[in-house]
Amino acid sequence: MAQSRRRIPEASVIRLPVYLRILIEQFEQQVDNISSERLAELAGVNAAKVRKDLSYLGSYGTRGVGYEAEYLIYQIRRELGLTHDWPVVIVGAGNLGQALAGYGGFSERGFHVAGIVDVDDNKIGSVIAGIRIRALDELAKIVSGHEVVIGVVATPADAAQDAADRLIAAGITSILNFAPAVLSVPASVVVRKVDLATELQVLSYYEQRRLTALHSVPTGSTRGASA
Amino acid sequence: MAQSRRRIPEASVIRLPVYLRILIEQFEQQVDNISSERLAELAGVNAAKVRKDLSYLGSYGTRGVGYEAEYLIYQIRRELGLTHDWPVVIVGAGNLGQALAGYGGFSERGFHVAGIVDVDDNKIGSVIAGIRIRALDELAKIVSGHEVVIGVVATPADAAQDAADRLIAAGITSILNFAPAVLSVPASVVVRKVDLATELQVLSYYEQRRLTALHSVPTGSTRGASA
DNA sequence: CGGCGCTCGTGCACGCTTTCACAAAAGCAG
DNA sequence: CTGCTTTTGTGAAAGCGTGCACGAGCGCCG
Repeated sequence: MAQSRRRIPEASVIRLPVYLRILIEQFEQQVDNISSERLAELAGVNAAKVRKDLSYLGSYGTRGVGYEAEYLIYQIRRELGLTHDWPVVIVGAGNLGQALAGYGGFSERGFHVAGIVDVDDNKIGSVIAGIRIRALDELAKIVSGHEVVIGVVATPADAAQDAADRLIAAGITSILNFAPAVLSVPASVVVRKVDLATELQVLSYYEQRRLTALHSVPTGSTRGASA
Repeated sequence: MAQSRRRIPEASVIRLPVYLRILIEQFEQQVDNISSERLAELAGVNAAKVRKDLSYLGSYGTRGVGYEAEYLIYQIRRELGLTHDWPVVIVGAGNLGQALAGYGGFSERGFHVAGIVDVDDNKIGSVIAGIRIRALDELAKIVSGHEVVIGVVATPADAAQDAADRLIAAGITSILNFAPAVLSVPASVVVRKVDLATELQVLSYYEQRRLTALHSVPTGSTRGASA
């Protein structure tokens, strides 16, 4: 029997949201039961990996049958802490911050924007997707008022560390960083970084390699169909 | 001596842009020479890792001294294929697509938006950050006209596969996918996925764990200062 | 010009991740 | 109830990535 309260390897944690989304989609299409094989196909991964990932949650499949979508959805939600909505606060109401504030994908998947702040007086007061941009000073008030624990840094690189410091001072314990800067934070704070330009630079590397392909590489063995 | 034209492990490729950014920053601050130790500190990683990563490029450091910033910048740029600008085309001019089109970070780091397309007639014709939103049908024209090889999918999930198909049909060989959907593409096409909600869900998992911390975990050994 | 101190480059061991392969279990048919 | 099919759950092996530890090379100082 699998462990039900163990620490799940990070690699698996990252895939759980993918499975979750697929399961929800399938369930909405009246698919009640799904095999690891099928789920793997939809997620673009190996079936054994799916089974191992799911086994960290517990033993929720039925041999010879597969996984009951609805039940599995519940279990993944529970494990990911998605049984309730999480408020998030966004620092930086530039291009990206505003897009994030208005991004429908958040609310659909368990998050809502409790507030967005910026330093720019010209922006403060404007309303984005129904949310008023507030002053940076109001950060602490927003965080404590809504019991926010997740902060999003969407500032330019040179303001990112300051934004992070303020978030942490306000009580935030998880940060999603979109600024192209390495944040230095206490060990108790979890940071995840998303760097848009870095992603393009990685693609650039593979394109570059493709050009310099006077080498071994058969054709495109670099990566297959992917996540 | 290190290999100079080998395949670089993906994990290293992902860190190179980070080093690059830091090196540029340092060089602009008149730092001509930098040790792996210092670079590691700024990048939030282990010094041995930095040296190993850089060794894939070749043997460009000087023992007892460190790395010459300017030269290393050039070498990383060369390896990543950033010696010239790459045009990219964006599919989807919603919230996110528009933010990406206007995002300064791209142009600063070797990319420019050759075009942005959408299906919505109401959006077509509008100008975002100096770029006119064009019809989806014009995709092929944009791609061939500017010799674009990198495409960005910024559509809703249900339109993502179609967007990818069209990009590939137009000749795109690398895709950056922001839609919460798994794209199925030929093996020769490289896809990278950025899923904003997934990132938050991962943070949610660690927050959830924190609450359920009646367990082993001392305090916050989950992750230290991070990327 | 020899010795010393510093930092790179990398072999090696360890730990995490992926994948394979198969026994165990469930359903179904007769 | 027995045997057959299907699919899970998981040991074990293989593959990667990380970090330590140290030899090798470089510069500097006397």
